[in-house]
Amino acid sequence: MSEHQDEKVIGEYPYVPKQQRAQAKRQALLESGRLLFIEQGYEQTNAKEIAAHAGVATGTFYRYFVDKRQLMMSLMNEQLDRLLPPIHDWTTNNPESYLAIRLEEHYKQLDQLNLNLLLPELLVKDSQLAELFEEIRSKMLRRIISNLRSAKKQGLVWDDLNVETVAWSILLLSEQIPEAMIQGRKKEDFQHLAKVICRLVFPPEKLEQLKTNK
Amino acid sequence: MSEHQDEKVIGEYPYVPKQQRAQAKRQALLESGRLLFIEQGYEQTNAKEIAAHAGVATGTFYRYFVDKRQLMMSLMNEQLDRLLPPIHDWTTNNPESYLAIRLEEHYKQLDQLNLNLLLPELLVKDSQLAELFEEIRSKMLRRIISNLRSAKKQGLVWDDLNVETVAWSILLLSEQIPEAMIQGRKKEDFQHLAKVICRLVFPPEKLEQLKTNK
Amino acid sequence: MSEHQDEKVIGEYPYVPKQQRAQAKRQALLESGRLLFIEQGYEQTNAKEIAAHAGVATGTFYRYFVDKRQLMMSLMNEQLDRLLPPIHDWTTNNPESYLAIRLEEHYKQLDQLNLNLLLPELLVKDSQLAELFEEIRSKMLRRIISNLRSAKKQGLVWDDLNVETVAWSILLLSEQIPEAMIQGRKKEDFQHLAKVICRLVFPPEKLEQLKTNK
Amino acid sequence: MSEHQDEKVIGEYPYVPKQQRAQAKRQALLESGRLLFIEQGYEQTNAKEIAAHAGVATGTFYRYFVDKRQLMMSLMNEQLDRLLPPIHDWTTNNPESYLAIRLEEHYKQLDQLNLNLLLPELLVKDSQLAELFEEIRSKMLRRIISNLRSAKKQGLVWDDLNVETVAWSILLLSEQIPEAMIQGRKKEDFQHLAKVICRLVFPPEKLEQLKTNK
DNA sequence: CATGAATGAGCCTTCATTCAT
DNA sequence: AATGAATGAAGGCTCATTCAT
Repeated sequence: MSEHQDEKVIGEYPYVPKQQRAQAKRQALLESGRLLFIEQGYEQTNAKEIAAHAGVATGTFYRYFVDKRQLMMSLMNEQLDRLLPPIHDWTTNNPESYLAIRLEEHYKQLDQLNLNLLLPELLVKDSQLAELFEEIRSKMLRRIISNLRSAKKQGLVWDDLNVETVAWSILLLSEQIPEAMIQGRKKEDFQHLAKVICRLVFPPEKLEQLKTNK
Repeated sequence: MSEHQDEKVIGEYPYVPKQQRAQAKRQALLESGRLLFIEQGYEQTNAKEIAAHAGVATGTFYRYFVDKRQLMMSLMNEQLDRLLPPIHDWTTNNPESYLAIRLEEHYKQLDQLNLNLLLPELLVKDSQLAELFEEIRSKMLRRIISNLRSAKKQGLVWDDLNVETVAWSILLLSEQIPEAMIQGRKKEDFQHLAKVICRLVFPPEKLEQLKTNK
Repeated sequence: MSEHQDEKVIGEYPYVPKQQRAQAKRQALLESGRLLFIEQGYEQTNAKEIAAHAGVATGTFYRYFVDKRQLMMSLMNEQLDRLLPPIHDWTTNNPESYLAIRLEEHYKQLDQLNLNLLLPELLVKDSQLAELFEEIRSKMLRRIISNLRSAKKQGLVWDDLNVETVAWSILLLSEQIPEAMIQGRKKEDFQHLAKVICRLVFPPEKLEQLKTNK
Repeated sequence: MSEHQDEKVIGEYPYVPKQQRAQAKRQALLESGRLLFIEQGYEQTNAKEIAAHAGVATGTFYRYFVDKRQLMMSLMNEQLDRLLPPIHDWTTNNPESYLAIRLEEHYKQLDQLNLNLLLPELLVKDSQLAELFEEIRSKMLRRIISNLRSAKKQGLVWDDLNVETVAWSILLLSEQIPEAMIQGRKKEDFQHLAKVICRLVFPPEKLEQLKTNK
């Protein structure tokens, strides 16, 4: 996500460095911020610490970021839409394996940055972030809903499927990669989860049909 | 939950008042704390504010609570196990209606106190609370798992049911009463959710069987 | 020392009880104050503690004393002149044994109340007390000086005796009963000290003469 | 006395500045602390006041000192052994003039810093400081005692000299430079005091002998 | 009179941010 | 640009004193 996005959320940077050195410094600050936020929590981390961890002076922090919040926002902006599962157009072909792959990818992204651990704290604190996140979530939900609706029209799903509830369930199950998995991290786990989600949507025979079509 | 529970988490109160007047004051502080924590977040609320909101002086706060954290812990202690859904012994009789009723009850409890909104922030900050919560959650999960296992032995569930994954899904779906419902609050919503959970577990014909048995 | 004295230093009491019960309560507060002041220091002791130690409520403290300071002053007033050694008219008869007896008496008084341990802290804090104490000390010093002068006239003392310096030394040595003694508390210690003081004043032959006169 | 000494008493400094500017600031804080402690007493002085007096912000105080106590300890550490009189090896040569010189020096040191005025209050409050001070005092006393003993062996002192009592008296007389002198400050005063101390130890003829030997 | 809960001023301390070098 | 010392507002907490019961 570009600087343009940043501006949408957080306004102008005090200084967006062009030179390689400075860019590296900015990145170091972002990374230090991410690590310390995750380790200690957002509120428990202060600018001085972040600067020290990044190997720069306190003042330098403020050359690159307006304040701690902006650094956090920059982190989030880059990743906010990655925090939600990338589920769309999955009701065709082999939904189970498709989902399993997407969920695993998603998990790997989460695992890389771990920003999802920060989100709960931040959403309470920062209504702007909360709104933005909610917006993205809504979009995602609407996408799942429209997906389910078209599958319903095609008669692929359970007769009595309540689209909204199931869509919600899917979003929930897939965005919070069950912590159980965080320990195991086995491929099968994602397949199990994919199967669970598919069961919510497709009767066994329809699912079988979709699988063999492929 | 009794004072005894409190001790488990936070040790002795500086003063647990015996007189009615004082008890009322303590309750007012708890309630003010709850409201402000939910409204502004835990970290954004300070003892002075809570005291002012409860209509007492700052020093009075410290007569009843060691600090902000203890007030929060007192709130949580009373409610911690209510934050999790009360799901057990539901695989007999009519699971759908049973679940729907339990979920609605659970939702009403959550809605009353809204402490669940605080939990994410606090779990990051307070490892003691996090442990306690995780313990309760584990117990709940194990209960769901054993429930599923016995249903499986009786041949009531899907043949290919992965107990752990489904148990996790059930816990997740029922503990986070979908925010969507928080707006609507219709009875049907809980029935829809109950149906979704039942679908994860029972094949249609078995479910029908369980319903008519009753 | 009477209440009249108290007024000189600290003004009216909020309430001087006539009844026996109340008098006992006042005494209990004084005694608790004394004990706690000595044990923890004046500044480290608060009114609530004193009241609790005396077995009365916090508010009751303020019925009998304007504040902590007044309680302390009452203690001191009763004892201030006892904190200084009672040395006068000792240059006749057998000065050594006379002094030894007086010093021992003085030590016993100090040991009873131990208010002397408080004095250093209080003299820094309370200029009124400091003045009062200094006044008493001056009086005592002048008494010793005049005593020495008359002894000098009678040719009893060292030829080159500097009255002021010796008077000061005597006051110092006798008011601060050497801490060494506080441990041992032997009778001889006081005799040793008496001998030391006498040596400052009398040449051996004159001292011998005074002794045998008796 | 070095930083090493400080550590003995109070552990590491939060920050011992290297730059000259910062060192000057630290000195200003120490000096302000000293002045205000002496003027108002230790307990009556707070960090904000010290900072304001030194012309810095409150927060700056905490950059250089952990708290008020540490500042005080730094002051004391530098001076603790100067608070006691430097009396040793004085029983040879001309004890009177030697002592007079040493006492005058000692007085000048005391007068410069006036930390001795703080000591009584602090010894009550700070048991660590009290121990340290007592240790130094013991050492001093033992030194005086051994000095007296060797003089006794040489037959220089009064026949009936009680070493302990006299040593105590000497320490007392010399550490508390009589306040009387604080007013006058005449050279003779120190000579008078020296004479008094010598009289405690030496018979006139032996003293004369020691004087003429030189 | 006694009680002890309540008060709130004031101290200690932290830390986000500024700014002189 | 970078530095890191300095700032001072703000929160945490205590305790001398008051006052309703």
